[in-house]
Amino acid sequence: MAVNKYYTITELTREFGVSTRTLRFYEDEGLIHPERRGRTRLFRSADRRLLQEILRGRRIGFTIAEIREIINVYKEPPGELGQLKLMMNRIDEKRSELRQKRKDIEETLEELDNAEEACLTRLAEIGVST
Amino acid sequence: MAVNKYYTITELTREFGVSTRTLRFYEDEGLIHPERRGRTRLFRSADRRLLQEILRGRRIGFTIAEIREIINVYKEPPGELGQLKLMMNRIDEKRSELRQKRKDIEETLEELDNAEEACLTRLAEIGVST
DNA sequence: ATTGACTGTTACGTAAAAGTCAAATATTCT
DNA sequence: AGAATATTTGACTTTTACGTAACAGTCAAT
Repeated sequence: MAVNKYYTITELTREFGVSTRTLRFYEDEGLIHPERRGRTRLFRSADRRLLQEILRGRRIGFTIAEIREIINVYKEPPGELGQLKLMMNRIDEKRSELRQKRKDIEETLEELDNAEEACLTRLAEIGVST
Repeated sequence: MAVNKYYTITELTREFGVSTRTLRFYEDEGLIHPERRGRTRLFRSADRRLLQEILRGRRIGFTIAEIREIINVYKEPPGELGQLKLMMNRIDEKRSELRQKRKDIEETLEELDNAEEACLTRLAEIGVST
């Protein structure tokens, strides 16, 4: 079965457009934990999916620390009540933050539309005189 | 008329929760151009609005260079045809980038919802035994 | 005239997230 | 086995976006 397929580090760097340094850095930071054959890293598809999430967080603009936090949130929620409430608070914070960002993005998209229209108008003006 | 109201630098820092260092830095970087009375900076409401846009760009995760570029796009579109096409291309690029980011955000929001549900479930489990 | 709040400039410092380079191993291909 | 290729670790460097310190000028109020 192809279930046990490994990805080498360079396969992943090529697929996602990141450097090997980046992947090693993420491992140092405790974001990913690829297996080893000797010293060589072997990535499973679970690692691959995790990397996808990390890079999504990166694109959004989260710091490593924030990404780590979100990853932990995905894992099992803690059994202790206080921890659980803390976690739910953090989830709430992240959610507000993301909603604000989404709003910012939508406003900026509108402004880009306006800017494009202005360009088209100007283009028409020039086009006429060409 | 209150039309000519000035904002001092600290008024703006308080309103937007940024430091004076940040505003001076943005001026150094050519993002804003407050007037001067002697050496003292005087901000008009146009500067204030511009600052709002800058901070929105910052929240989205744009670099200073990108923010500067977007600001320039908002200004008058250039008269020269080549420039105009370049600008429209950049607008298109930014738009794709922002749409990707919005998608990333929406996916992450969904995952946060899942994580919260898991927390609630766990909370119920604990609550029962409390 | 002095105090205190605000402002200015200049210059150095810093944290995050990799990039870059070197030297040593490991793996793959023939 | 031996050459060619890929990978690892470690150290040093870079870039961005300010923070921070040091020191001086401005202005209103006491």
